[in-house]
Amino acid sequence: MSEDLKLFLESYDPSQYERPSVTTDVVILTIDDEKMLNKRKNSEVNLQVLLVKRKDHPYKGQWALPGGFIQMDESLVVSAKRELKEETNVSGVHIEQLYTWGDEVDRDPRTRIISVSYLALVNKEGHDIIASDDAEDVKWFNIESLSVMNNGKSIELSKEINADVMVTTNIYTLTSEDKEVTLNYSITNTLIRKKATQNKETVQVISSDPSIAFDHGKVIDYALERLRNKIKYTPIAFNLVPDYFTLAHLQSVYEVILKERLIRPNFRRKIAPMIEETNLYETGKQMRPAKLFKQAVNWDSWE
Amino acid sequence: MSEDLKLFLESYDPSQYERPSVTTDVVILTIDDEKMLNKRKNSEVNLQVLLVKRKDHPYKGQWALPGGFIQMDESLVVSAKRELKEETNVSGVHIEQLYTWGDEVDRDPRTRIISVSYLALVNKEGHDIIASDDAEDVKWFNIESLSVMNNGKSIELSKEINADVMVTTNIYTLTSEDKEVTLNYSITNTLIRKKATQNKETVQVISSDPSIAFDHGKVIDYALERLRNKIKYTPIAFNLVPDYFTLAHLQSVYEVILKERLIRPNFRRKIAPMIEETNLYETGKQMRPAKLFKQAVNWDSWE
DNA sequence: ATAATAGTGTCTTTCAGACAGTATAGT
DNA sequence: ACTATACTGTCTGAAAGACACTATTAT
Repeated sequence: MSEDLKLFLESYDPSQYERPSVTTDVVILTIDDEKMLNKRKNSEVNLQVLLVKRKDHPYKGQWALPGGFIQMDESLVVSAKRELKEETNVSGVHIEQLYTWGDEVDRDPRTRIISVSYLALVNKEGHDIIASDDAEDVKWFNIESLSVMNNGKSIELSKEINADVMVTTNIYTLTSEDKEVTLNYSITNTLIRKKATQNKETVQVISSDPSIAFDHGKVIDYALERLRNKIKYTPIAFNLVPDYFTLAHLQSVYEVILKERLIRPNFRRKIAPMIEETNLYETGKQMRPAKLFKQAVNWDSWE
Repeated sequence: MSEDLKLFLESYDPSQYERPSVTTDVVILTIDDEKMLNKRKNSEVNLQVLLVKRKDHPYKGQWALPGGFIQMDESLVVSAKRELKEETNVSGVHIEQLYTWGDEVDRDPRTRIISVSYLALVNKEGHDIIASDDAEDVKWFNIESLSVMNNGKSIELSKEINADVMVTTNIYTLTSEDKEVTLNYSITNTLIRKKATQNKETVQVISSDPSIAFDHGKVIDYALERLRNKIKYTPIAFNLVPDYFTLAHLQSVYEVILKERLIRPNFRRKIAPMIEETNLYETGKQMRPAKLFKQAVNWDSWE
């Protein structure tokens, strides 16, 4: 290191500049397999998100994503994992960076806060959730959503300058497993395309009390969008099921995420290169027993 | 607002916590149409990135992406645009968030810095680059890269626990337009897949002097990867060409980004829904004149 | 036998890849 | 006429969509 640089570093004082705070927030999703007592029917599955009830201001008493301020000596992803573990007791899960929220300067009433969001996926079995001392409660919420689209209007801003506008409103109802809490909100995404440039504006409207804290409705909306995209061309969904699973179960996971029914033979054909047969079978149902599969270890059909 | 909350906000002092600094960095790419004097051949195109030569520590004299510290009252994307304008004089371009770098705590020698990176695409004509007072110089660099892959090895970590490992090394040579500066470095991406979880580790190795500052080689590598993906299913490439363009030119843009030759009839078929015919023609070449096209204004074939 | 779901075979349609052909400027 | 590129038509084969059929369990 040169003398010059050494001198510079010694005289560098970061506290002379005003800095924003940085948090990590985790959208942690799972699939709930409604334990059906009925032996004559397969169980239905629900997509769920884990929220914590805030004990302190701001948004005291509201439900929020697990997350918090990063520490100076920890990496971003470690911070996300730590907050998740501290606030909900969940650890050892798939986690990936989603998006960094910082275009609204006043998204937090305390100070300027930039939030790096993460997507985590877990197999619900084997993860007991426990609220930390900081939180009043922690619950899994069933995600129900309805999309209303106003498809691709082309509007003329002026002569020779046109814009395409696509407005999508996603209406969410999050209901806690025990049915005690219901959160309602809607997210309106406005996509504006002028020539090749696309801009997106997202608005969150809260419509129940208690509801979702901060702009976390937006973050969940974004996470679901990402999951819907990635599930189509990566084996990410295997994080949501046990090590051994039936194809019917895996298919229902795809269906609840994609919000559409799939045709079985086609699904099996598409998923085939990602899975491996075992010689185990599901039992206890009054129907033909389903073979159990596991994820294949190979790179075929990966991105 | 409740009295309670008001009290909380009044007593909240952000300076009691130590905070990292936040910067925005912009990978700005363009296509250079080598002005060929030859009337009997079409010109070749190059993919270029804009770098600034640092006047100050750290990495003084090295080449870096335009970027800098965000201000407390400006949004992230506005910060990225401001830095781009200030340091290079480029403005009014397509810009989108890429990734937030903060897993290495010591990626900047001054203090803990988290960097939100953006991808910008411009049509080179109509953007004159000017170095700011803060920078010693600013130049467009031709991007040449070579990929070496070590394909999908499966390794056994222990009984019943396997991992797939895929190592890709991208060797970069960035040469300034005037051929005066050459930067060499390589980026090694190691993808590790255990069950459904994929982790990525990226290592940057510098191999020339001067070379690229900070971890900006990684950021450029990531940006090119993103561009290669997005160009396949969005009209993002239209940001790189003039309003009116020939299909041969557009095809060569795709080819230089994807690093492969495309078969013309197939390219035209795929691009057809995104473009609109005009009744203009290219002139001055000793060959059949090419029709000029423009981007279509509709949402077909968009994501 | 019946109910319910597991699993397979195959026809059709759509789309991507490859190549061969025709068209047209300037010299 | 020649060169270089623009543009079009069409064959082929792979992949996606749709549906009909057979298989297997507990009661």
